[in-house]
Amino acid sequence: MDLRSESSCARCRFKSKAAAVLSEEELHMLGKACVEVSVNRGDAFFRQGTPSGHVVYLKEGLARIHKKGPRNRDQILKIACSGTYLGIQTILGDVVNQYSASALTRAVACYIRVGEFRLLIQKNGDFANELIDYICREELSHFNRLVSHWQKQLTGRLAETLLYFAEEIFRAQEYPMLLTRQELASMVGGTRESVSRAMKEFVDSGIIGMNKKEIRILKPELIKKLADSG
DNA sequence: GCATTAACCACAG
DNA sequence: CTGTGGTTAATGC
Repeated sequence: MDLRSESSCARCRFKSKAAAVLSEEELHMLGKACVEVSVNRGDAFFRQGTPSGHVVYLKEGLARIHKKGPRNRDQILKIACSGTYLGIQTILGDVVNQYSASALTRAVACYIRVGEFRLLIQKNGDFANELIDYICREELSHFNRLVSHWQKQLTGRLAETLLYFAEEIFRAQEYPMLLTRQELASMVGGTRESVSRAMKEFVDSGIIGMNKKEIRILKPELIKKLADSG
């Protein structure tokens, strides 16, 4: 992990939607509470079970949010895009991280001390509002994922996940698969073997194209139908 | 019963 | 790390 100079949040090119409503003075305070780091693919931003003292603002890059369950297996809960905060859930009650976050690509992130972050929420209603807005949207999307995980079978869940990457993460019909089969399986809720097989079926039926790690959605209508019907 | 789905296991690139 | 094949258990007509 690479430490960088003290950040100037006022002039940040990647300011979050929430930080955009902060005053000059508040941004200065944010800057004081903030350290910018640059990390490599695979590096952890924070780990489940370790104390949390910061909120992480993901400035550039992608992250995976994952959590170990009772059988000590890691499940990927979601992919976080740049411009979002990681670990806000932990700032109120718990002082121990309930899940892990790690970089899926090279990434730049700002570690913001929890104390100051909370102070900004208390002081600035617009800031708080933006955050709540974000948290609400996230929760709704988690509800959706949870329900589909319960009701769809593997093929549908995989189709949905491939679409999730295309639509939410990359906003493109073609994108690099950054996850290993194992990780993709842990996100879809299946085994590496089942995911491999289902993926092959998608390719064989011409729904997606795959060369190397590149995925291309060839028949959006069909894959949507699969994702919807399960 | 018979078919489908998906996990588990083993083995090979 | 991946893909494949065989086996097995559960679930649904």
